[in-house]
Amino acid sequence: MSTITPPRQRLIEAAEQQFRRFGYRRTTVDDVTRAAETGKGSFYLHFSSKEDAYVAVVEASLERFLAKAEIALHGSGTVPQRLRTLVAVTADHYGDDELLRASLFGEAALVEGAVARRAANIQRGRIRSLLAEALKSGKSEGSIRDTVDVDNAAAVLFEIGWAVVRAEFDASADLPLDAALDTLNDVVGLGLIARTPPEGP
Amino acid sequence: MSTITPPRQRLIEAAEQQFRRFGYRRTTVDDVTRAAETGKGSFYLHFSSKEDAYVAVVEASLERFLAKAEIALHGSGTVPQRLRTLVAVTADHYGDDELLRASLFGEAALVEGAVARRAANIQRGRIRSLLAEALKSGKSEGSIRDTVDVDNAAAVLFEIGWAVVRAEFDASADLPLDAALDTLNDVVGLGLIARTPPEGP
DNA sequence: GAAATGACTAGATTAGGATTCTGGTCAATA
DNA sequence: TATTGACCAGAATCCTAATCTAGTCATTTC
Repeated sequence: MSTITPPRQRLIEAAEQQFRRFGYRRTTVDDVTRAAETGKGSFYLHFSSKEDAYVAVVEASLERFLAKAEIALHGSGTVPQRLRTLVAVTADHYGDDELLRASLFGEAALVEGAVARRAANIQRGRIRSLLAEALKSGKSEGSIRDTVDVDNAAAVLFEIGWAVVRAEFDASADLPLDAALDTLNDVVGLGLIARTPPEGP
Repeated sequence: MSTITPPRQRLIEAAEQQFRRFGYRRTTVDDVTRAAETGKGSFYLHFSSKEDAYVAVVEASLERFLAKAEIALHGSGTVPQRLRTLVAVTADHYGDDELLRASLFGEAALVEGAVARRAANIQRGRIRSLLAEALKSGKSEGSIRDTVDVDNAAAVLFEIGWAVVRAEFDASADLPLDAALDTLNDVVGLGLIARTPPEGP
């Protein structure tokens, strides 16, 4: 760890490295400061607590996912196709990002209790906002039915996506992601779209 | 506990009473046999193990729920309305039945580990079968689209319903059941139904 | 002879006390 | 003024003796 890098940056990088490797409880503040080559007191110049440091790492990690999710939601294709892509991107990203997955899907070995709930709430809130924005755009464009309540639909879509991705991670659910996405695309996508009068016979 | 009742019945009733009160781990076989006014060895004449006794109680409890679920699925109204009623009945019943809820929604204080997973698998399997039957009937009647894959749709509908009910039990999800049901009805229900040619202009 | 019983035991779990650890603080140092 | 690391209250862990419990089966009862 180069000490040319500013202390705060070093601490954030060290914190991410340690939390990803060992999880929240097993990582000590001394671990982080040692890895950052700084004193323990300096940690508290940048973070109010160990928990706040963890949340900062979650938020930085979440931005990486959200960048991909934005691309999925603004890509080409119909709304159902884009939602389907979003779920696939989510499953893919969370399959790889153990730190995010642990809090959102309850992997207690890495994080549990109040800090896990706080991290999950942050993720849920941001993903729901993203979905709500996409639904609003869809309504403005006329590709989503006017009667759809944006906030409720965003919340429900979040729960649906969450469940499908969780089922992918849970072998006993016996629901392969591809099959789930096909059915979801079929059922939920169709339920969302606006009905335009047919153009042909 | 009347000893006119046959021992097996007494054991089942006592097992249910004890497991509901104390959960799986805290209930001992001695607790059950004492409440049933029978000897410990008699327990093993009727159940192969403590876990099998628990599963017998889960199965009996599940039948009570499934009876209600059948009524919901065979009631009046459109398919979306009936699915909506099913989710509401589920939330209601599981809200009251702590024993079933503990295994299906992960309340570790009452049951956890292999026995909890076994109980959850039984519930998932039975509910999915019920949904698949309903979807098959719907396809035969022409009220569900022919293109819907029954088993996948049943699995996805289970996951969706499970997520919505879980969100009802989890305050931090911030998704009231009524709002979720409205949106679900709107989105999923519409996605399922068969498109009949309009009869009017 | 069949059914019921409860004493027994191997392994699991718990309780309690000693020891160690750790998040956060702040006096000392650079 | 910024940084450091010793300090400490409370939390967590470890160890070991004691207790508990699921399952068995020899004995008793009907």
